[in-house]
Amino acid sequence: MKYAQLSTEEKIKAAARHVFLKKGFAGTKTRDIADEANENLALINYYYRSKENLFQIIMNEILDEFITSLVPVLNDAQTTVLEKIELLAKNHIDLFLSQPAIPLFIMHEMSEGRGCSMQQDLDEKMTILHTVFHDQLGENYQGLNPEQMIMNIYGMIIFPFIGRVMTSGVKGIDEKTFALLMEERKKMIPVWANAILKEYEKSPFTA
Amino acid sequence: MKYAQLSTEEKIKAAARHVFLKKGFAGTKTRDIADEANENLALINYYYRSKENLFQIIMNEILDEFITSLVPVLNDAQTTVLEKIELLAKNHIDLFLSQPAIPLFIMHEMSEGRGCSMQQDLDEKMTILHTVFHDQLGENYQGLNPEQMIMNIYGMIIFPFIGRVMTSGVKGIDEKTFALLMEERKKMIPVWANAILKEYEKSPFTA
DNA sequence: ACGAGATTTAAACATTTGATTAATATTTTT
DNA sequence: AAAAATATTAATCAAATGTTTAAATCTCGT
Repeated sequence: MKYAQLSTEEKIKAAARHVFLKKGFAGTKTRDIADEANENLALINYYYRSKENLFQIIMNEILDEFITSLVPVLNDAQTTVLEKIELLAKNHIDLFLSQPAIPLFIMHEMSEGRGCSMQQDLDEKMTILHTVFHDQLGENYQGLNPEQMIMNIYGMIIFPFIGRVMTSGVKGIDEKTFALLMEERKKMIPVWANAILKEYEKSPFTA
Repeated sequence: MKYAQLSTEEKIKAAARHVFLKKGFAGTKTRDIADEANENLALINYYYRSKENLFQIIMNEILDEFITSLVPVLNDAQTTVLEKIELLAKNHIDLFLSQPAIPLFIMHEMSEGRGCSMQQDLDEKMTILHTVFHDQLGENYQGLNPEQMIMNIYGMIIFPFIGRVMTSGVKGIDEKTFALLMEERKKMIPVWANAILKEYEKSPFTA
């Protein structure tokens, strides 16, 4: 029995999270959720009022998990750029290894205008343009556009999970192999990022 | 009048492409398409039999545009690794600048099991594991896992378009600024990729 | 101008889908 | 144990949605 030892209310939320992550809001039918939870259809509305409301609850939880693994790292004044990159790679890859559908889910739903809470959350908590990380990049690496470097790092971290569909068909990259690749990436992304950053290090010869 | 000088049949396909790219298959209603095309609802079925069929036609076109900007570059035995990276960055960024929704659309629909034709197309045409590009990476850079490097490059190219939703809210990165950033990326991605690759160059001191 | 074929339209149809209801069962409180 | 509150169920509703129909309109060769 799936979702054993959970209350009906929790079971429905867990099932909804599973289906929403897999099919997105528009692709999810309330009956899919009821089936996945193995509970009566009406209980969804009984406990959560509406599909929309249930979705928002789950979306907020997922966004919170994501932001939690992000904002504290980016705004820590005590760590170096390299240490931040190490933490970002570790936090995110661990999160996405346990729930690989998260990145694509967030991007798709946000592009659809859902999950609008994040727009506010992010705006308040970081604004991307005003993190310690952003400032450190701008100060320490001459000629490097911080936005570009942030995109590079996030591209390296997130893309494998977004593009999983393309590699999953390919034989040779099964789930086990993929997990190993991601473990290697946790170690290597800081190295690769550092290789890029070295190009911008203030050289004594340039002065 | 949108889609002027197009035949009704073409107008419907263009409108459908627009709506599908924006909302995905599940989020798109046939009435949305009819409204966007400013044509009668029944004409969709008259010209294209079904929503599903119309979607497949558009999906195949989009996948074809994508694969065309990809496979010939990866399998050209006459170009170097660096030249390939330059071409990939240029081809893809140009394509995505003109149609920014493509990457997220492809990834989302493929993860949903739609666009299955690509699985075959890709398997036949490259398999990712058997491109000239892949082999060149493996041969010329000791200790570098080609899959990792391919993910790095595609992450750097595609992520900005996938993550556009997160930067679009942020003031300071409007459409104009974003386009300029992407133009800079076309030039810089080969430089950054090269910085990474240099770490793996067979050094005369290592022997 | 006529008529055959192609196109377009408004209306309707059959399902799907999110939500509600009213009755029944279970748990908790007194 | 009786009563009250809570939980669950099957049936149903109304709106949304993909598709079809049958009539109306247009196009074009003769």
